[in-house]
Amino acid sequence: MGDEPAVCEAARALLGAVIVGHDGVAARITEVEAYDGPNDPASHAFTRTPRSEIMYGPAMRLYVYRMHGHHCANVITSPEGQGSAVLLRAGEIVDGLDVARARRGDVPDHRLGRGPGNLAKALGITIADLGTDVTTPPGVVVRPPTASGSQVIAAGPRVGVRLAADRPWRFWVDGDPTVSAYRRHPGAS
DNA sequence: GTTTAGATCAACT
DNA sequence: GTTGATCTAAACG
Repeated sequence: MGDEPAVCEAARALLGAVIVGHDGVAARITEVEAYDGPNDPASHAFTRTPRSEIMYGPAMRLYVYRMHGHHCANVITSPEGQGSAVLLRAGEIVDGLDVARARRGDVPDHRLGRGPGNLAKALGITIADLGTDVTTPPGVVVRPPTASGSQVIAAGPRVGVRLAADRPWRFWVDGDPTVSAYRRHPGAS
């Protein structure tokens, strides 16, 4: 190794962490994707806009964006000025199951937090959480992995991106039922 | 289990 | 006007 951006390490470090959302809902993170700011054509931070400006701020804050009518949650992982972030793609709901189900509807457990939009919805994360510091309450909090190390981490191409679709910067807990199936962007070459 | 198509909203050029 | 880090349902194997 050696030519892998630091954001990939940060992404792997987030696997197995527990994110605490609103109203007692918590999820163990099982799938993430790394976005390396200005060095990554697929990143929103590749072109600096008012929207992505938050990613150039301090680390361990939330970057929430809305697209296609859904919310997606990211954690800034790089120091100020770098613009790197990790997208939370999927998680296993470990607390507040009833609340999560009320928000997502009557679906199987493994589907409650499968996919970025679904995970954010289950946790109750919205634009209002943009910029939240996840290391301190109140609001959304991310708790580092407890005593893991036994989980097998797999890597592969990212889902749904058109540019740089071949970069293996998607990481997930191997064998976990909450991880979504790979899906290529319709227009990716 | 997989693949395909369509919906749908905000932000960017 | 076009794009996009999506989702769901329907069709298929």
